[in-house]
Amino acid sequence: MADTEMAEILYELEVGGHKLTPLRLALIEIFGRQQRPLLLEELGKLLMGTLIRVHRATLYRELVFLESRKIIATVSLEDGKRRYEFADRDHHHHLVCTSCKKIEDVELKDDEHGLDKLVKTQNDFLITHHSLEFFGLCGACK
Amino acid sequence: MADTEMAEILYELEVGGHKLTPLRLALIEIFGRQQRPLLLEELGKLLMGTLIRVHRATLYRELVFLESRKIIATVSLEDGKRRYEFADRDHHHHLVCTSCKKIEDVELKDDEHGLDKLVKTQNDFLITHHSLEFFGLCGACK
DNA sequence: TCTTCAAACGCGACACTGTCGCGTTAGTAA
DNA sequence: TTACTAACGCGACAGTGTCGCGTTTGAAGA
Ligand SMILES: [Zn+2]
Ligand SMILES: [Zn+2]
Ligand SMILES: [Zn+2]
Ligand SMILES: [Zn+2]
Repeated sequence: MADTEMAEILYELEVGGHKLTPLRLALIEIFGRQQRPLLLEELGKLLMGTLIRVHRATLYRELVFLESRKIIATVSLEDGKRRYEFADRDHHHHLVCTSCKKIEDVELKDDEHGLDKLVKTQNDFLITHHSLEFFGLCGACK
Repeated sequence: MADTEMAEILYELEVGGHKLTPLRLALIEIFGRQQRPLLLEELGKLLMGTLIRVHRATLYRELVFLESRKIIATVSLEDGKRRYEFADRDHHHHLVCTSCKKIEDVELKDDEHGLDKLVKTQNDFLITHHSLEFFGLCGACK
């Protein structure tokens, strides 16, 4: 994450009258560095490295807050477990290895933007966004 | 669901040495009729209409069993709640109304099959399947 | 620096979810 | 009718996510 992005996020938080607490700063830092969806459990471990210890309820509340501010977004994969990732990014999708469970980010070519239109013509439905995840075997597991 | 499909499913179960219990028959019937992903909660309500009452653990075990037999499949949407739908169907996707939460099935044109190939050329990853869900407003909520 | 205020926090309680072991029931075939 | 075992009910359990409430603390102003 570029410093300008970080500064922008912090500025918007201050304008909104929100505090820059250690937990909040650490989470933004973590999400900015880890460019992949993280489980709550993984977040906990990454927080350990920062010496920050928070109650379960506090972490949940912070994630709800960060999502409401569009700083992070939730990702749903096949296992039904909720994951979170940095939202200040280009539109992208995920490759999930069904063997080692590794998750990679992937950006498709411009062709994909035909997706939403492909549906609108068939149904009386106004598409706002979509979720597209690929499953298979990664290079190491293939 | 056509009668031949039902007969086929029941035959394979018998061959596998599995019993045709009231719960099992009712669930197959329900999934065959409701062509959309169902929450566990919704399944419970639909079962009420059949006068069948089962313990929580039994229902979970039956869903695991039906999924292992490829009779049903799980669907992951944005809210992270697990849903189940009939698996003996053509490849399709979903339209989820973010307002009234209604879920419709949708089959895209042949164009979509370029999706998996679009990724394989960029990454050292062998795609086996994908999950594609659209979100927006349905006709009634638009 | 000191005061003030609300955002954020810790804590405990709670309902819900999903799983497991074990003794019992019931579908199926002999 | 008998026998076998898949399926079941039940209770217990750990894990998950939420809530209320009293306390702490970041940030701004005196
Ligand atoms: Zn896309
Ligand atoms: Zn792998
Ligand atoms: Zn598809
Ligand atoms: Zn709607």
